[in-house]
Amino acid sequence: MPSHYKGRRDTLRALNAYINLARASDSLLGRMSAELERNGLTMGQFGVLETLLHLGPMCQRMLGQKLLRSGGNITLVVDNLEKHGWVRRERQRDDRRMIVIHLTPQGRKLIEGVFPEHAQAIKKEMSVLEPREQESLRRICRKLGRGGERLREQQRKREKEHDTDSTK
Amino acid sequence: MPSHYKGRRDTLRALNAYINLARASDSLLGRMSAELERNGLTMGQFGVLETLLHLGPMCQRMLGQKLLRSGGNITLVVDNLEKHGWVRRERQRDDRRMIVIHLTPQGRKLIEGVFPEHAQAIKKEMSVLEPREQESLRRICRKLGRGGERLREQQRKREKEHDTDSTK
DNA sequence: ATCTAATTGTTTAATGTTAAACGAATATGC
DNA sequence: GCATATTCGTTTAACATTAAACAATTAGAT
Repeated sequence: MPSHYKGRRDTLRALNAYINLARASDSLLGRMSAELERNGLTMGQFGVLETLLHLGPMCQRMLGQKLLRSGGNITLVVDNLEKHGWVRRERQRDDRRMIVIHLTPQGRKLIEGVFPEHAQAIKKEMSVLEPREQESLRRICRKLGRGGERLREQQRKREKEHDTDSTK
Repeated sequence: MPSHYKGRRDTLRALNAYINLARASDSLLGRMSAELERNGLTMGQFGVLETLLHLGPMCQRMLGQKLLRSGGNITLVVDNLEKHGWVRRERQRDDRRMIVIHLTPQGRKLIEGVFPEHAQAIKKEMSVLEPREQESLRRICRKLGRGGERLREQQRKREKEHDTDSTK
């Protein structure tokens, strides 16, 4: 069946790319997570602290969007960071729904110390790849992520249209 | 400081590759997970069923190695699959420590139906990449994964040596 | 043979994650 | 202005995942 052949070839290529992507990121993130926990930080906590350090104070909603995490998750992570005294919540005056999260001096000191170590660990892991391969990986993954967003937006649009249709 | 410059450049390249890899796989796996749940399967359950389908009956230990999951996790996933009647446990006669997991006819039927759908969903996600890019992604991720295994083995060796030293 | 190691699977406690339901605050339509 | 809808953060219930402690079984050393 030569007509099935190309489809099968395409599917196999996609499957192989997918499975290797999934396994590589799974094992890599696992190791990076263990590295951070040696410094007393979870992956989620590190993500929030690093975002606040590099992008400045920010409300929880925005943190969730940046980190691709749910609102409930951000609430919990910020709770734990607050317990450690690494961040503080500050309600906004003009829109009291929003809470802006700020790094405390201790939090800033912590993340400023941990981030370079973490970056070096990542550099070491990536050193099995040639510079050119690292750049390819970045470009391809960026494209793949954007592709997903595009698909998601289309889906949202479809859902909204569907909603409108069904409610009229 | 020209002596710092190259190191910084290397670090930035590694960091960019890492962050894009992490985000791409995070969002991609999230969407694939949602797709499977529409068929009543979790990612872990799908992984076990798919492995059994393509590699045949297998003990739990081996499943954990193939899927990069802990023993406790495999126990739970197999429990749930067993409750649904999709797999059965069979104790081995010659070595009663091992339990071989078999697909039941219903389980086989299920995974034989779900797998092609899932493969098509993956193909669609990957279609934002050119065939050549998919092959690059596969090759680079494979290399990155192997690199991790190599690092891990070295670490294990170091730990064993350390153990020997500390116990003598 | 017997004592010790290692291996396999299970259980438990802790944590991270999400979706859904909810209250509070704000924006919008009329 | 008032009613309704939307947005933001929180809480809750459910589940996945892991590490660590454990029991059962087998392998190895002597």
